[in-house]
Amino acid sequence: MPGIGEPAFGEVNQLGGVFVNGRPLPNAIRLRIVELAQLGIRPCDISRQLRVSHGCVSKILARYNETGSILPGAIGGSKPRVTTPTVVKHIRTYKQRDPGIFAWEIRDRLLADGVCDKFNLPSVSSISRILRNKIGNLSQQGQYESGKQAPHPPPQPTLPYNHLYSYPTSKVPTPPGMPTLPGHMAMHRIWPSSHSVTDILGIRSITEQQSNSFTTDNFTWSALRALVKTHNSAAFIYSPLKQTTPNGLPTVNSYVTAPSIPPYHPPTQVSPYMGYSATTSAYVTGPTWQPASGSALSPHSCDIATPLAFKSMAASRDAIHPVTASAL
DNA sequence: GCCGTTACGGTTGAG
DNA sequence: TGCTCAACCGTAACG
Repeated sequence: MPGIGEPAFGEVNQLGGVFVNGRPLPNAIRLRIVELAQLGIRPCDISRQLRVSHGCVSKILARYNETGSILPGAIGGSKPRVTTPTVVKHIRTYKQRDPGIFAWEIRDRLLADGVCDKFNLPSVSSISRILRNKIGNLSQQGQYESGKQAPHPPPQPTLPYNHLYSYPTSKVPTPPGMPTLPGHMAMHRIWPSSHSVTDILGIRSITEQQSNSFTTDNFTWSALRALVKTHNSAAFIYSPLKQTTPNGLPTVNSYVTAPSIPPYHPPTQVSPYMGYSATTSAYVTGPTWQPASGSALSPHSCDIATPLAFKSMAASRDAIHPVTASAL
C-alpha cells in the first residue's frame, strides 16, 4: 500500500530506466548527471548509462550551468500576489495626485519609492487592471481600507513570498527509522524565480549552513561528498569513483553496473523510488531503515542506498526481473 | 548519432 | 474540504 502521495508504481522509459511521471529524479541521479558531465562524459553517454532521457539530462545540465543547482525547482504552489492592498493603496495615491499618470509611470514610482522591488513589481497590465477595476472610480475612496483591506494588513516583505520555503514539503510521514532531512537542509524558495543563482542553490544553501567557509566560490565535489557524509543523506549520496581509466577518469561502468539493469520490461509495477515522496528526504534512507523484505532496489541502478519502501510490491516485484541495486 | 527544443501527461501546493 | 490554477517534473519525439 503506497503512502499518502507516494506513487506505488513507476514507469519505464525507453532506456529501461524507471521514473515517476511528474516527479523529479532523485537528487543522487541529478548529482551524478552533473558529475559525469564535469568529467567530460557526453550527455548522450550519461543518458544511456543512467538510463535517463537525454532531454532530461540536457535539462538538468542546462539548469546546473545556469544556476549552479542540481536540485529540481519548486513544484506546486502559487505565485505571490503582487497587487497587495498596500500596492493598490499606493497606486490609488499616485492616481489621486496625478489623474493623468500612466500605468508605466506608476510602475516606475512604485519601484522608485520602494513600495515594490523588482521581484514583486506589478506589470503595467496589472496596474492598468487595478486602475480600471479598483480605482477607476475615485469616489469609492476608502473602499480598500474599509472593505477589503484587513484591519492589520500583512506586512510587505522585501522578499514577498515564502522567503524560506522548505522544498518540497512533505505529506508523507517519515517511516520509522528513516531519518528526516534536517530542517537546515530545506531548500529556499524565492519567487519569482526559484532558480536565482544565489538563493536557490540548494547546494549552496545547504553548504552555507554546513560551513561558513564553504561557499560556491570554492565549491568542490569533494566538499559535497563530505557534506553528504555528514548529513548521511542518500539524497546526495553517490558512490565515489571506483574505477578509473588510465587518464584518471572514471569508467562508465563505475557508475552503472550493467548486469544489474534488466533489459526493457513493459511498464510493470515497478517501484521506482524507494520511499519516493514529495520531501527532499524522499530519496533519503537511513542506514538503519530497511524494507521489510530485506531487499532493495535502485531505480537507476546506481550505487545509491535506496531501500525499497513500498510494502505490497513483493509479489509483483518477484514476478519481474528485479532492478537490483548494483552495490548493495 | 548528437543535442536542443517542445508537446504531452502527470504531480504538487497555495489560494 | 474540494477545486482551480500555475508552477514544476521527465519522457518522447522532432528537427
